[in-house]
Amino acid sequence: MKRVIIVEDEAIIATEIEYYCIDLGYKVVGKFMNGDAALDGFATLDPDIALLDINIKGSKDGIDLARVIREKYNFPFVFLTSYADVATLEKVKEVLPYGYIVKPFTENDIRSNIEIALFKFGQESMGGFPSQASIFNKLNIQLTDREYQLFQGLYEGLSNKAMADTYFISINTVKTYLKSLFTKLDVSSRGEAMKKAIDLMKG
Amino acid sequence: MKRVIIVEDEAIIATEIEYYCIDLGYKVVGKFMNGDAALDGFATLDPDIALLDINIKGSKDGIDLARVIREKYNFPFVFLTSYADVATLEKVKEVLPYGYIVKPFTENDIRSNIEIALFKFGQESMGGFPSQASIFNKLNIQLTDREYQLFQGLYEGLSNKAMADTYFISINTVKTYLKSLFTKLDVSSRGEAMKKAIDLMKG
DNA sequence: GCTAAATTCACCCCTTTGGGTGGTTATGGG
DNA sequence: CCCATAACCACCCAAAGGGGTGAATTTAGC
Repeated sequence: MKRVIIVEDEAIIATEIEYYCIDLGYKVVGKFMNGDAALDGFATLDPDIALLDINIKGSKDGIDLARVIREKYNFPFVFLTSYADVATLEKVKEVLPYGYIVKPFTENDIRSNIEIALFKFGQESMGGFPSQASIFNKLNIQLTDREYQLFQGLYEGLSNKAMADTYFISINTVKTYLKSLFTKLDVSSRGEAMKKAIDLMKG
Repeated sequence: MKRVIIVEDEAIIATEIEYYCIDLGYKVVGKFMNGDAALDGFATLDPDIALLDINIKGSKDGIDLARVIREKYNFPFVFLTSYADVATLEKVKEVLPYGYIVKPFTENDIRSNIEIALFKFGQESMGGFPSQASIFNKLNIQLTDREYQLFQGLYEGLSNKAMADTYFISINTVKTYLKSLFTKLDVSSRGEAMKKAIDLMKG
């Protein structure tokens, strides 16, 4: 079941969207009325998609949120919009949204926009390495930053020596943290660890 | 660019579908008017999706083709149908198609059915190991049966010893064919080979 | 200040992997 | 029959990997 976050400051609209999402079989894991709270939600709730009101209240608007999503997270976003001036539209295009839902909307608008966004995102980013939060949510495993970094390097097919050179650390540090990573993942070879990452990406 | 195979015995309709597919940005790699020829096409043309007329001429109808696709290949199919009696509809449901295009159809019908089918298939089968034909088409590399089998085992995270035990061969045979596989893939570790498989699956 | 966790790194030892060399047998096509 | 290809297997040796032990330093929370 895909997890949806809704960022919309008009309570009636947010509730309507939530109602449609649930009716369509999605799981609404968070509803936020301002951008700062939404950012915390992105970090902790591991959504599969976010629906963002462009003109959201708070120090961060929908476009700011979209930028953060693109930099730090691995899920698509769709904008909710009722109107937009030319300058805003230009900014909107810069962050490359996966769709727009124009208010007032129907349930079918929600459905098709979410489906298409997930599809486009799937096409574009199949192979996106799971985030630390995602690994925690799916496996209940908390990786340290270094463990996570080496997990990524390993997934890229890098040898221990290549990782040491790439991250400017000793090969002994690489071995140390691969050891702890393997223990956490309950595997005993890099092949098994890579497979674990692949399986995580299947959902 | 996604590769489409059309299996339809009414020439005018087949040509119309081909026209729409090309207009929508897909590549039509094969058009077949009977089921036996279509089977050959599936084996050699590496399609991303097949559009199957239910009542196709030949010893194999659309439903038979769908069964073979499900058993032997790794791509979705959408049925083309103008009418269907209850018995046929039951059989159709058994093979779990990814959509239906009802005649007469519009270009939008073609577009949305192909998009949704590819999306559903991507969701369902992300992680499907590429076929030998697919590897040949994408990398121009012809793997022998044994090389391919070991590539799959490696992708599952198996050690050389585990592969030897699983396939009832000597570990020396495993090493021999991993060596030739690595040469063909131009990699020098199992990690790199696994990554190559992952990248192949991204398309 | 103390403690726990994270990070950094070393070293030991054994196993596994991968590049190389070589040989035999079976099969299919010309 | 001949040749090319595929499959089967062995052995050598060096490099890489992985499980273990240990120590020092840094950071954050109590």
